Amino acid sequence: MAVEGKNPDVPDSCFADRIGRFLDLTQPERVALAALEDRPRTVRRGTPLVRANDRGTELFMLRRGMLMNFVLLDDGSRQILGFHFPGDMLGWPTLAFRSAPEALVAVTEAEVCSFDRAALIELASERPRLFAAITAFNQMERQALVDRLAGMGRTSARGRVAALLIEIRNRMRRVDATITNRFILGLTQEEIGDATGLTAVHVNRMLRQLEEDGLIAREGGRVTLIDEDRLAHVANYIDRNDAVDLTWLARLR
Amino acid sequence: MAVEGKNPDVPDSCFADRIGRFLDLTQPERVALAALEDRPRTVRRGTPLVRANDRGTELFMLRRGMLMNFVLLDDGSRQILGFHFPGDMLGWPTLAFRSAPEALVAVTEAEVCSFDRAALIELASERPRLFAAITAFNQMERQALVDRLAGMGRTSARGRVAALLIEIRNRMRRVDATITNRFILGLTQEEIGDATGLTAVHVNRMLRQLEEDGLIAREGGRVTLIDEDRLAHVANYIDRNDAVDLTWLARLR
DNA sequence: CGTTATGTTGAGTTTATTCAATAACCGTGG
DNA sequence: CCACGGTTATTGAATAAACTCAACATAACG
Repeated sequence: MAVEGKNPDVPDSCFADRIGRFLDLTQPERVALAALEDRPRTVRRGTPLVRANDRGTELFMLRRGMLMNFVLLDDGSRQILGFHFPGDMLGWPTLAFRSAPEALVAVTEAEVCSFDRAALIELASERPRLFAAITAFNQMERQALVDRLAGMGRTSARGRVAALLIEIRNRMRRVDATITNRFILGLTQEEIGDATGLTAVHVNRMLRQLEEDGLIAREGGRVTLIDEDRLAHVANYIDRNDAVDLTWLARLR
Repeated sequence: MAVEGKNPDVPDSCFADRIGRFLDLTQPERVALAALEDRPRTVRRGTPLVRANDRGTELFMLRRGMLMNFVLLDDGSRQILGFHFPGDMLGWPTLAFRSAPEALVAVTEAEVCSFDRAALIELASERPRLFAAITAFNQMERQALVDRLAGMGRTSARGRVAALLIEIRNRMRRVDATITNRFILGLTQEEIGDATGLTAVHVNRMLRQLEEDGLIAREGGRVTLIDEDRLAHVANYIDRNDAVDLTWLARLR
């Protein structure tokens, strides 16, 4: 559902907007989703929503800003698992684990809504088609992890940094269609390193190299993707969004 | 449910056995699961169940043997995402993607049952609690991916190989409780490399080094974990199974 | 019994890291 | 507004990790 087509009688939901691009939602489904997005809360950069080993049973709906999740290893090093944007539903591990295996932190100022896992399970009973769609959405997030894993194992440092830039730009553009090839990354080089499995120093060299090769430009915190084709090529980047198909769910009630 | 406690009136299901360790299933739930495990099929080592870009809409229940899933990159390199054992439900990407983003292949002779995604969605409507449990199970598989990603990004080659050995032993032991610290790995060094993001040559050196350090022993295709504590330490290994908690689902109908 | 896949080993190279020093940036308080 | 302290970015030199290439050994298999 395009924003301009929204029905003012139906409560607002970032997640519904997102899912609505792939599947027409019924009004009751939209209402059910909106119920997960009441009591929004604004958090500052750096605010932890979930700490590793937390006992909470909450999930989160991100409405504005950027979050990241990561795990910390015994030696103190951090692996960032991904960055998250409006319309993402987070905190899924709480369905299976007693305590949080991952941390969840705001990378920029952000607006989030939280709800208990019990509410999600209730939704599974009452709106099975919607829950099936959510499950499908989970597969997309899983696939992002898979692609990151493949990049980590089988791609050069330069390629991994390039892939991160493209991925973040694409995610940002899905929220704000006015973004073209220039955007504010909003990450330190150390964060890029923790996401790509590199040291901050090497990230710096790779960014510089991408710049020297004319693939990107940087001014301040702003990044410009100059040669997207070549960038996507060195990154081994695949946009899985094009391959998404939820139409088969439409036939269900 | 321990194997010896099975009710002969209830149809057999590997997945039910697995989930039953965390949550008591009702008889109708077991019946519903068993329906996903009819028409079993035996496949030989190397048999592809899903090829990348396949249009199929099937999921699979693994009943015997070992499978692996992987992605292929443009340059021909392969990233193995994980190895799978009896009781695993596979092929989830078909819920979201038009064509398969990953391949699924038998690593050993294996017995699998396939069912259409439509059957899964039907189960979501009729057995919402069961579907919630399946969703929780999905989080476990996701966490395995996450831990592999973290290992790839932040652990030494030696640690990644060690982690793979421990993980596979643990998975095998969950199926066959008689396995202690000695098991048949059943993987070539190239496969280990594709799973850990290393070359086969380097895998060989790392195995040798683990052996020289007295952490493992090898004879033929058989691996013995000699010093599990130290091995787990170099691997940065965390057994997430201990942290699983599905008891909160028990309160539901 | 030959053929092919897999495993082993060495030498040299590439890639990424560590350590260290300096520069630019940012927010805060004066 | 500016000074200041801490974070972030940049760069060089030395080191360590992993890869490539190549040769050979061993095991698996029809």
